[in-house]
Amino acid sequence: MPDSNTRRKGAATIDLVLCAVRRGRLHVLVAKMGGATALPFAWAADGASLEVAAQELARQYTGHAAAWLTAGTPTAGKRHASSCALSVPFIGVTGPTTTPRNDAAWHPLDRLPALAPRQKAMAELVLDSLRLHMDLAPVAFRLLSSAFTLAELQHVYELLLGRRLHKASFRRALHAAYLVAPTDEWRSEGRGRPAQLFQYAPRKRRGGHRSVRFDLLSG
Amino acid sequence: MPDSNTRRKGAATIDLVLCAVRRGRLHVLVAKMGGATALPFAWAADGASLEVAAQELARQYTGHAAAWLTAGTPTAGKRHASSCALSVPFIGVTGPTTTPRNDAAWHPLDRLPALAPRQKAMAELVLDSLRLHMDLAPVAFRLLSSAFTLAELQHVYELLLGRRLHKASFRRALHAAYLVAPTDEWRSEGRGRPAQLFQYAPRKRRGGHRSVRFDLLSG
DNA sequence: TCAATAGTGTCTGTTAGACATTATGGA
DNA sequence: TCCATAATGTCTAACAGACACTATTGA
Repeated sequence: MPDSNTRRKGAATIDLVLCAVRRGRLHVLVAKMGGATALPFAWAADGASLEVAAQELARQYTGHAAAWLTAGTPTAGKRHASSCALSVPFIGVTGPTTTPRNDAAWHPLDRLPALAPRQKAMAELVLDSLRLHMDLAPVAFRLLSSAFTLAELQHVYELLLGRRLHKASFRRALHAAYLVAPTDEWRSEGRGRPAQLFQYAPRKRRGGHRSVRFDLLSG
Repeated sequence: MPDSNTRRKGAATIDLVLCAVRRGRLHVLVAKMGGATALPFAWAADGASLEVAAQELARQYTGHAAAWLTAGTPTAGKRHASSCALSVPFIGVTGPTTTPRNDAAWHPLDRLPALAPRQKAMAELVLDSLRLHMDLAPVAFRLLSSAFTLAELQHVYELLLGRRLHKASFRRALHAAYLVAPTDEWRSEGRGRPAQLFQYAPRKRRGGHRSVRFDLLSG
């Protein structure tokens, strides 16, 4: 992990907003730096791809690469007052089983520990960006196993979007987007009717692909 | 302008996609570098804001700062094969009267000269990003004088979005978004009924601001 | 049987897009 | 007058959201 002893490898830093669904809530990985808390970050190595570096950062903290990861727009200003570096935010998602190393922990998104104002703003910005592009990126599917119920999928969407969705409308939108395909398997989860399992199977559609619209409200 | 003789000021470059409306078409400023053509770029000075640097770049090329400008998401990889730099794309708009210096020229968006593949991809990406966020950023108004007709506004929207909009729907969306206010002036443009002049006057609205939706089609 | 969850059918208010109509200038 | 453009009203198909209903399991 980069600290004050680490040799400066480049002039840009990577800040990582790594998310995971744990116990039905969206969590963000936060590192403990001495007494303070901060988002995981790293100096970008000269010549290396930023995304590769961000994945390496995720691997250092959780032992696994992120299941999905993308860069955001660099915010104005530098990460630390002492540095002259440009900071590129990355947002990623990872499975709930990834246990972070000692100096980091998962925190519920709505109860994040104190972060530097710039980091907090950056995290919110990159999360908003994710939510705006959820209809284009298959993020939710990376947080589920290859076969999942539609209720599970909707739950992940709700956590990532930060709001409730409407069941019938969600399924209609899914159908219209040709994103999932039913399998012939069913899963019984305690009481209630068993749920059919689906797979992520985006199909190209004549006349242009149709993105999932989520103007949907509380259901 | 940065060239091989310029002292390296930082480890990041800025690439500028500067747009202007000229003769009813969207143009992009392209620089001539020796025999080749390329997007204007600059090394980011250590410690300086990227946006300030991008505006300085626009001023160097056109004599004026961009009327609107924002950063995009850095693409993977470097700008030049020989450099190890990270490249941050900027997209901006400027007025049609800005004449570029000798080693640069406006080119219609649909007839851009040959660019390096990475630059071409970056330009398309940042333009797509602009189009996705047009409903949030008041870009179009920066390309018009303070008083404008709704036909002019619609035309700018169409050029920036790259598609035709529907007149009645456009005006309905504008009204719903509370973005413009009518003045008591009218402009007669040759033949036909004079058009009322409007001003950009975004009003906060109880219950959350409503963004302009443009699912509108050919009109 | 009841409870709980999955899945689906139907209705309605909203609205994007199309179309028609009126208004108002210049030629 | 005719034509061109501005501005507005109306209609319709599509659809988001709401609601209700059926289906299928376990307790």
